[in-house]
Amino acid sequence: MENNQTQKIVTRFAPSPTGFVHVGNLRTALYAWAYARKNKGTFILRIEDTDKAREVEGSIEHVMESLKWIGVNWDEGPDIGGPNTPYKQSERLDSYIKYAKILIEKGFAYADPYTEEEVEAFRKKADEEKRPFLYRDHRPENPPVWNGSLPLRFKVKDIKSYEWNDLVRGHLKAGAEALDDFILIKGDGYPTYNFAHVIDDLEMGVTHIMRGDEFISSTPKFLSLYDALEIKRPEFVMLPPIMGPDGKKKLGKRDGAKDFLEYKKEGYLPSAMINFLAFIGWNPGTEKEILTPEEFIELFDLKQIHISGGSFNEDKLNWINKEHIKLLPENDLEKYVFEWLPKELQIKKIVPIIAERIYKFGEIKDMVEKGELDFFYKEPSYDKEKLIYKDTAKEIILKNLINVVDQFSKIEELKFDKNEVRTCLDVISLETGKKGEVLHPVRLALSGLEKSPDPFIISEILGKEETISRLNKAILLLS
RNA sequence: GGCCUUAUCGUCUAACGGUUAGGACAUCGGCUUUUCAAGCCGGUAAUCCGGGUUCGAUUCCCGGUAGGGUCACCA
Repeated sequence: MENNQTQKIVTRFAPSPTGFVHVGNLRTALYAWAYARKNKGTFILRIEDTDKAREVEGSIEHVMESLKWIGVNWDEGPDIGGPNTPYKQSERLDSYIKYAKILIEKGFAYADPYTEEEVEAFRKKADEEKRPFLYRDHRPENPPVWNGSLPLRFKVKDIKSYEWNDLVRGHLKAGAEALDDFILIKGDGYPTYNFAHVIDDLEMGVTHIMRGDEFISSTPKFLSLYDALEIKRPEFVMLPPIMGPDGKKKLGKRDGAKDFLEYKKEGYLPSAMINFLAFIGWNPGTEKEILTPEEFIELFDLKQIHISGGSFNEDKLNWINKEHIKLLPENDLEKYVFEWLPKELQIKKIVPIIAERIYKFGEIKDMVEKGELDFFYKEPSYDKEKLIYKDTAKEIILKNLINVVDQFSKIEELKFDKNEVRTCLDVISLETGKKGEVLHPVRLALSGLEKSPDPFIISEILGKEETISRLNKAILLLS
């Protein structure tokens, strides 16, 4: 388990193209990537497309787009090649056949003569008897010579309990029940995951295998295969599961796990997604919760990976995203916000106002649709009763508004900013002694909304002329 | 059912065997304030149960309970 200082770290992310990737897949990719980056190693993207029936068109592009979105870049992969090309399992069949032949020669593999229905019957019987299904209980006595059209099975010669070390969980073991004559090559000529990934990892020089803990129980199968081929075991890094929001079930596509790119569509930041994903199953052991991707790589350490599952908490994601929005340089923030705004609302000065009120950029869409921002570019319409602050007499409100217009008129056009406006309104408030009676009607006259940003900044954004014009409209309404 | 694995506030988590069990999100309250948002301050809230080992267990061991995984010609 000790890291050999001279050995270059090689990790990989190996999705199967069966549709979109979700946060669980991405977290695995993220850790493998971060570990490689931190150790100046190599991160490989490999496509495990050996199940032709489940393959979904466009998946590979979708996976790559998901990774690219959050900046998880690979050093070798199907699109860019590398020293161990090809990076799609469907194009590596020769390798699997080569090793299959070695196994046959060594007596570690044999053809499976049963039909799928027959095997299914064995399984059903075992299930009814509440026994684990083991093919080796039905191992044929004189299997036919393998000709490529029958499934090829691994032959477990030494049925024993296996033990191994895991960099996260430490010492692990499994009973002999976990060992079976699993299929190496299917009837259709494609290898199974169990076989293919072992060969690929060997040929690609993968040093650390990171994957979800659902693979713990099949690890003895891999181990027996390593032994048969006399391959040195790679390091195992079992990642804890990500549970759904209820904290009970493992998060999976069937339980509503979202397409990872949905988060992009909803307006989350890549850096926030990395931060959030990183913290499901790992933390730096300090009280720091907001990390940039660079900080994450720097701090990432296998020793701090958790062993128990964590649940996906959207509230926390939202909070993290908000914190990352705060970290955004002005220009980037503006770019993001403008993406969600119609032309007429692409006003520089409203960017911070909006940013302060959202967790994710998608919320801007709602604000726009509800017309909550319209007053920034067009005169609001509102019920005149709303101008009245609490039970203040109409005459007082009117008098104050007239006073405000009077004072605003005296401010130089170029000096008409939020500070000047605030000072001016403060003076008037001080004279009347009732702040609300002055500020509320002004704010309402400008925004037309019960809830809005303060009147100072609105005045600045609207400018002197428009501000006074709106205040005059309000005066007219009340008269 | 077999095998494997996990267990600290509602959630994510911290705590060389010795802490008033810490932090964050959420929630509640207060301050600030014309409203909203933000900000600041504070509150509620946890070691699954039972045995051991120990002067002393959240921590180590055993058992129970509860959760998760796995038992494919899927990965």
